[in-house]
Amino acid sequence: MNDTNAMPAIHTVVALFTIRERLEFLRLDAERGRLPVGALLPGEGLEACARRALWTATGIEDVFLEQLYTFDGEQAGAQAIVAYYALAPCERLPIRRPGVGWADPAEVTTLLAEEHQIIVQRACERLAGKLEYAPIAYQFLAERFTLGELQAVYEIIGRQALDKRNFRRRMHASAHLVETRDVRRNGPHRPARLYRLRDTQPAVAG
Amino acid sequence: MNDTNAMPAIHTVVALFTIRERLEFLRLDAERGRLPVGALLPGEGLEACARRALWTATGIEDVFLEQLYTFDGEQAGAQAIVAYYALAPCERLPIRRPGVGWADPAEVTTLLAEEHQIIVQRACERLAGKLEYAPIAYQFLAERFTLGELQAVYEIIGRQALDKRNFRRRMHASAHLVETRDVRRNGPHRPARLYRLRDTQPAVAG
DNA sequence: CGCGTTGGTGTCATTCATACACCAACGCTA
DNA sequence: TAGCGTTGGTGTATGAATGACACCAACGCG
Repeated sequence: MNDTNAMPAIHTVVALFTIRERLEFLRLDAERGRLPVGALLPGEGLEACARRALWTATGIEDVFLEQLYTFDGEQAGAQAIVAYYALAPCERLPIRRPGVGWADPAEVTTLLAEEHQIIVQRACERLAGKLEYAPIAYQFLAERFTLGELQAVYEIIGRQALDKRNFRRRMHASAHLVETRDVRRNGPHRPARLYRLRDTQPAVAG
Repeated sequence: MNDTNAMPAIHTVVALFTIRERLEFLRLDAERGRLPVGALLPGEGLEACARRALWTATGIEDVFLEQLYTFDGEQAGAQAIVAYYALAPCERLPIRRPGVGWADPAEVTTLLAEEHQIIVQRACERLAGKLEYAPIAYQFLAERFTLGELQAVYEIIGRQALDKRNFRRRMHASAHLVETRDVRRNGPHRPARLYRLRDTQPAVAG
């Protein structure tokens, strides 16, 4: 089992997050519950491997993907495990495969194999931290979105309610937003103005 | 050359920084200039490998070490390269080996092999960013230090002069500092009070 | 047409960040 | 031994950012 020659050298793991009412992560039901894992192929890039792992397990592609941390791989039968987290709006996640579903990060200890728990936990921390200074919240939204939707993302990831007026002031000051001319009629209430993310690439993603 | 069996699967690279007047990183002179690199041994942990790489090249041990990023390894003849950055006060760095020296991060493009440049650059960015919210500045200082020394670290890493009084207010408010009863007489001027870092482990280092 | 629901707006108080100048304690040297 | 040069150490006043807070608008539905 620990034969060094037969051991695939490097694995990638992907924790995919989305927001549907609450923050959820993608989980493979097999056995105890696992995240999508891929073994690095010769000549393959690490990020490509992670995307392939996600695609193979779920059919999902073209998500926001960022490296999280690289772990020792001993107990997983690899030499190293490069963990990624991925973000996507739930509309773009057409999961129609058996054994693939969503789970609550708060219940990670009961729903996930032990080696993968730390990945989801650290990803949540990173998410909450990065929310303040990087435009990651938009990754959970469609191309055009309302300020109400955006605020919901902030509240869910940051785990606290926010004041509506202060939030809007912050967002308008942040210069990431572009107001469109359209509104969305959603329910039995006043239509909401639609915004989109300013397309300038926001610095580095490392 | 790209024989998959003979290729060491994983390398670690370490960018060691210290402050002597200016911020400097440790560089091996061989060829174009390189950072210390190690090949992961079977059963060895990643961080252990990085420490071993640093020790082998320089004889330095027991430094602050933190993972930076994991790169594709193709062009370096590996499958992946796990980069670390290390911090230490210069007094603890007894380098007495040929071909090991210090260099200015600003001149990285002329002093370092191309694949390693990005590591030093990203480490500098991370350092400057983390300075604000994590107690990393202390890693450049001895166990006991003066506020003048601490401010110098902040100014060098943050690349801007700071107001003395505002800085001291910030530091005292940060609750990382413990005032000792001792002072240090250094030059032809008033002795400086010595401080040390409060020993509570400050959250996670990921 | 009235109700329920979400969208949208401004002000005031507090906190935080910034700018700024002087005396203290020592070593050195004349 | 007196003066100078050097770094250590302290408080205040002003502007900026943040946090708390309440009401009307526009729509769908019954």
